[in-house]
Amino acid sequence: MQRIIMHIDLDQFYAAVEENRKPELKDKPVAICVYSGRTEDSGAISTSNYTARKLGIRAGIPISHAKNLAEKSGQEVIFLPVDMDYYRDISERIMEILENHADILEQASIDEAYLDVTEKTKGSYNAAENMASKIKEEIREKENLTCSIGIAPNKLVAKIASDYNKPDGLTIIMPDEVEKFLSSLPLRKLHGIGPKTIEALESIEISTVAGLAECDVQKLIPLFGGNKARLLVDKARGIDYSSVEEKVSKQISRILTLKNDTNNIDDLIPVIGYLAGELKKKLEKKKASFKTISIITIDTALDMQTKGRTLENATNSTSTIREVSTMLTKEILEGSGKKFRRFGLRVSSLDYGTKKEQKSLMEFK
DNA sequence: CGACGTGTAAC
DNA sequence: CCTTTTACACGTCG
Repeated sequence: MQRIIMHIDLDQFYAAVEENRKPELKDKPVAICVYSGRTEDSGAISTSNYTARKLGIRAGIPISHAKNLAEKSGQEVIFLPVDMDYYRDISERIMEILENHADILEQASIDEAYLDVTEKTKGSYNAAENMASKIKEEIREKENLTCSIGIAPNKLVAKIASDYNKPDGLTIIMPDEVEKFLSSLPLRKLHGIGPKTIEALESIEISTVAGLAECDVQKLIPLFGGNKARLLVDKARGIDYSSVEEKVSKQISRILTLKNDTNNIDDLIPVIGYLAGELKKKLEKKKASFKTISIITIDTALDMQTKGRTLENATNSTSTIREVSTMLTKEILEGSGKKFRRFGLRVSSLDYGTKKEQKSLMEFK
């Protein structure tokens, strides 16, 4: 059965939201920053609007670097701190809109979603196009935001299509157009192919999507292993059988940059206390408990290390998070003695079967 | 196989 | 000199 999949991406989401909140920002370069709090301007740019991108101020670069670029341009650039709670509220309202149009909705991130619309469009690309226009209209009316939409026979191609024309774009790739559409793209545009994979492919003279599509899987197995090798060639051919599914989170983590580098457990105890509280809040919101708890450390050389422990039974107790992570932290400190720059906690092996629900399930039986 | 740690990637 | 959060694949160990 041929599916019709839609991928929707909100345009420069955080920056657009801030422009709505402060209309005087319109037409000015705006950069949304994650300040780490170590020094005045330490941290990175999370999102910027198109005006700022023209100056080279884009996601991922250090805030200090962005300020230099702003200085050089002679323009007034607006730097704002992220306000995740606010963005999340707006995201939730938009996802509700999408939910009403889709057979199945898969939220891929705060500003992205996949919709399986096969049933609602009765398999018609024309109907899907109309639906996309309706969705754009509704998001513009209710939230004053634009989005870019891709429509294609699978998630892989839909995602590339939504990126093809932005902002406020709509790109439809019919099944018989997939091959041609992909062949013109650089490898980097394929979801899941990052710098390391590109480097490995270039080592065997593959540098285009077309080249990868023609490649014999056997040739890739020594580099990537059978599983990933097959996946890579499928990707280049526009083949993707993965289904759109409502995602439930499998882990919850929180990590932060320390005010000062440290290898002293006494400095970390209050940090553990804070992070444990943060995780507890998220667990409550999702009504989940956990069986595994890990600490995540990033040392001064920016090398990451994780260490975890799985409990006998699922729990949601903050004190357990604190106690176990304190033990794990001591263990890592004894092992290396390296100073940490960043520190985080993660809970996984999540269990959504709360006592209440179990009881009602019993009664149902 | 479950548990654990690392690497890669996307946002 | 550099954010945060999540996911998944893979190797390894017992």
